[in-house]
Amino acid sequence: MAKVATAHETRAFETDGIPARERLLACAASIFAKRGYAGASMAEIAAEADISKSTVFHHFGSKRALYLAVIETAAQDFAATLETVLEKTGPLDERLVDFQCQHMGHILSNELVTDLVLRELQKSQSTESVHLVRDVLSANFMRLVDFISEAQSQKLLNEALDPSVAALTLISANVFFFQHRKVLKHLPNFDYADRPQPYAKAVIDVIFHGLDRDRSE
Amino acid sequence: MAKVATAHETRAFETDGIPARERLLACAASIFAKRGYAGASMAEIAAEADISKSTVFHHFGSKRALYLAVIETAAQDFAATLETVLEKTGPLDERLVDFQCQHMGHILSNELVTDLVLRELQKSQSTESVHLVRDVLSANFMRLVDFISEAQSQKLLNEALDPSVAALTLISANVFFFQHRKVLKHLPNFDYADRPQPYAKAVIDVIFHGLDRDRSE
DNA sequence: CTGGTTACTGACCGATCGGTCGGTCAGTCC
DNA sequence: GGACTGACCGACCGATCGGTCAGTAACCAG
Repeated sequence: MAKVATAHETRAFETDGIPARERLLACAASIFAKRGYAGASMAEIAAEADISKSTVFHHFGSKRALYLAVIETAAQDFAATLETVLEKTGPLDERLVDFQCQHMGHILSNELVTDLVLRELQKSQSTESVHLVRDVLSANFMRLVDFISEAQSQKLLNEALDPSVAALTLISANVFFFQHRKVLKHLPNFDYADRPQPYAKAVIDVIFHGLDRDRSE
Repeated sequence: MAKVATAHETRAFETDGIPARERLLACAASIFAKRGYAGASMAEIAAEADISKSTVFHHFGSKRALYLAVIETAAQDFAATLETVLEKTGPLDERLVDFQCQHMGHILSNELVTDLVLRELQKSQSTESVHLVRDVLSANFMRLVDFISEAQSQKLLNEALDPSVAALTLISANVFFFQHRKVLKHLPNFDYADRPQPYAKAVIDVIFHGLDRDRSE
């Protein structure tokens, strides 16, 4: 039905106003995120983008190349969305809550990209694509560590604790919640499955105040 | 070279003394864990188990059935290895450290099984295989929550904090370390990439004592 | 008008996929 | 010995995989 006389007429429509190449990248990202690299087929990606399989190979020479392009833009998106998270002022505990909540919000509102990035990070082999993602991640990680250790040297945070461990613990909590959010809904005694922001705040409560009984205020 | 005259002679050897079906399950688990469901091929699994592809289909009717069998045994193994982690006595902070270190130890010494279980949990669709794994997980999760909230009611832990959030934060830290242990090695300023047990202990330091400055003892 | 470039296509390729089939061989029970 | 069973195999199947290629329609430069 959308099929028109000539090839170019179809493109003239620029389905949904989006040029084919962009549409292709977006569809590929979605399908790679859903099915993984091996599970995604070029035919399905082409169909989703309403484009012929040959055209996919015209724009990106191979499946691998398409995947790399997808990962690259995903890593950039991921970096961009996280860019703003740490740029805040205010009381320290509020800033920690802010960071955790915003971080949670960002990965949730970019779940496709986050899925791709995490999937890539979990690979054991050190391929080109892993390097792309790793650099983005380590940059963001270092900024969080810097933030914490600076707060420590200003005597605002417990100096006895390793800042990198604290940073990783914060990130772990959010990432774990994100990765298993579907399963968490079926956990008994867990009230936060549908409330990511309160969960992020509760995590800060735990990590900031500590489990030790003396801190119950 | 291991090829012998008749089919049965080959089996009489029971390569490495392990019956074919078990060997098959083990090889399938390894390959599914490495390559994912779509990425694993029946031919490769058969070759790894030193068995013909037809024989794989003789024992398990389909790729999906083989995968389900693998997931089922993996979930059982996972449950079994975690069974002992919480059965300890002693001072509370020691028990927390104990739990975290043993939990870390168990997932690391069963990385194949853990990879499989985590991979399965991350799927968004709720398939039969997800249910298998989910039940195991929620049982173990509930026991950790019970432990924490019991300690709280005995005034041994900060009662103001949600026990399920605390439990998830502990688990998240270990799982995240496990999933990204390869990448963590390349993080600057992170000394724990090759030292999982000290990391687990450091996480307890953070979560037990809290980031708040007043707790620096 | 012409020649080159770019976007795009359907027809096609060899390889590999999951899965089937017919049959061999050894052990078991009667 | 004969009927039956279950483990096992090679050969083969249709479908799908990633990828190629010749060609066409539109655009732009001269």
